[in-house]
Amino acid sequence: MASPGGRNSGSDDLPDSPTNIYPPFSTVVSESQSVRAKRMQVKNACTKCQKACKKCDQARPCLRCVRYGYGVEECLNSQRKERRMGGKRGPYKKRNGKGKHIAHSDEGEPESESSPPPTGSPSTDPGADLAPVGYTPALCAQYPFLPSHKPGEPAYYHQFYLITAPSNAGQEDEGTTAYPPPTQLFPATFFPAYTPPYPSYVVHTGPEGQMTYAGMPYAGSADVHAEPSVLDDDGRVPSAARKK
DNA sequence: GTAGTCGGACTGTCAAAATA
DNA sequence: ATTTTGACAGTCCGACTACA
Repeated sequence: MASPGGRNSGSDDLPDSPTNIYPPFSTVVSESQSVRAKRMQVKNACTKCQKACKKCDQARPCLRCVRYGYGVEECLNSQRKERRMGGKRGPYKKRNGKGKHIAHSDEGEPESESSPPPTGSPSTDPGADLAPVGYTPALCAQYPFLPSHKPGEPAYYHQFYLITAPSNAGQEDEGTTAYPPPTQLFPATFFPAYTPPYPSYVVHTGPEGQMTYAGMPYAGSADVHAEPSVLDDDGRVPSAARKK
């Protein structure tokens, strides 16, 4: 069955490919377990992604827009409606007698599980298998400096992580499932909670001197750090660095 | 092979309701 | 005052179609 939140189905957005840096995070975390990871959503998708009902990200231009060659001026935040107020809601379910509310019917999760979301603990983190690799200038602009950042020094981010697939990766899971290649790059936006504990890394140009972003070569600096020479006034990637 | 469309499952937000 | 609930607004998965 097509498990919701499962892997990309090819044709559309950022499909499986050697350059796919946008795989469903849930695939990695959950398919080996039988618990599906929660889907992460951006607060505000850009108008393009919203219209296409496709995954967006915080960056402007977002990954998808970058891929399609849209600029900052086209990758705009969508307008959010004002929430209705004052509506009556009817009586709520009573709690079970004592002060404690009825446990969230979440498959009888142990209580210790109740604080995983933000600021995750390194013990269960996917980051155990992660080696920070680098980031792309397009995305770094949205992140604040790391706490350890000192003024005057270049700011290093780790926007992408090298992740090792589970040991059964590459093998079939039920006969038809082909796992992604054993090693993939994951945008750090998938692991916001795990950013702090890890050291900042910077990726240098490879032998080819080329770094790719969303399947496209990045014309910016491959020695990625937040320097004005890489980003424009708005902290964005200069249009010259973007593919047209 | 790539891009566009779309139904609907899923998620995050937050005010009303309930409780301490 | 604080906590909990649940409706709402929104995102985006996954299937499909169209086109080059």
